[in-house]
Amino acid sequence: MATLGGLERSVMSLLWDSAESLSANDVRDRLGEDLAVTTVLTVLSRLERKEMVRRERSTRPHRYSATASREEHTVEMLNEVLGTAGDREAVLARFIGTIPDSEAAALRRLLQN
Amino acid sequence: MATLGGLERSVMSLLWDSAESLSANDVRDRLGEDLAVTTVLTVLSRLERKEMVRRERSTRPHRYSATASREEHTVEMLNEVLGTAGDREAVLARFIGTIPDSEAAALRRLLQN
DNA sequence: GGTGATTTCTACACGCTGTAGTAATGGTGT
DNA sequence: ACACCATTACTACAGCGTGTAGAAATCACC
Repeated sequence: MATLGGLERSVMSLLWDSAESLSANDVRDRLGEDLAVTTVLTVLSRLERKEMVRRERSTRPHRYSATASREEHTVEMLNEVLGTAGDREAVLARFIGTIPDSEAAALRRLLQN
Repeated sequence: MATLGGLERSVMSLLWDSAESLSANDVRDRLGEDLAVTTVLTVLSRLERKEMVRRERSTRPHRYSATASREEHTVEMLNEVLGTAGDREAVLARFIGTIPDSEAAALRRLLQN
């Protein structure tokens, strides 16, 4: 469901990498590009609508943070893709053939619960 | 990279499910909706540009087929998502926690090469 | 209560997708 | 060779999502 544009992705990246929540100005400052704050605010609002970002409205300025960690979000995406799969096991079988050995080994360990 | 619209996805689904290649008219007939052939042709051309569809130009009518199976395509998507991941192993670790036991078991078997 | 920072609202361009009409092209029968 | 019909290519446009930002409203503080 959540297909992000380039700027949206950049903003999410910042939020994911930042320990604390950020204000719109923080975000603008950390983006390399030279954007108007209103632009950043628009993007943050859209991300909030997509439920990728949570906003503290009680403070002034508002502070924004990601609703899920980058890893959680990535897993959601993986499951979304798998959901379109048809034969899930066939897909997983092929998939493990495409990942590096080190990761396959890690998976093996993890599944050896 | 390949984000498909609704109609595009429907067409891909047909091509994936069909053993042989299909003409534009075949596709139109198999889609439930009542579309103009030119619409279907436009969509097929766009899918060709996205390299999701191969076209036999030597025959009349042209015949279309998917360049990759649905499973191959799904695996590509999975890898694309994983590519944005940051810590891939962390993602995989979480991921296997989210899939049904039966699939985890299948994975375990597959990794026990 | 005025002022500066912050947020909201409104706007617009651009690219992608769904949709199809019109123009061009190609094979086939006579 | 020509005409006709099926097929394909080209062109068009509306609607939506995204990037971008100005103008208007709001808020906190002196």
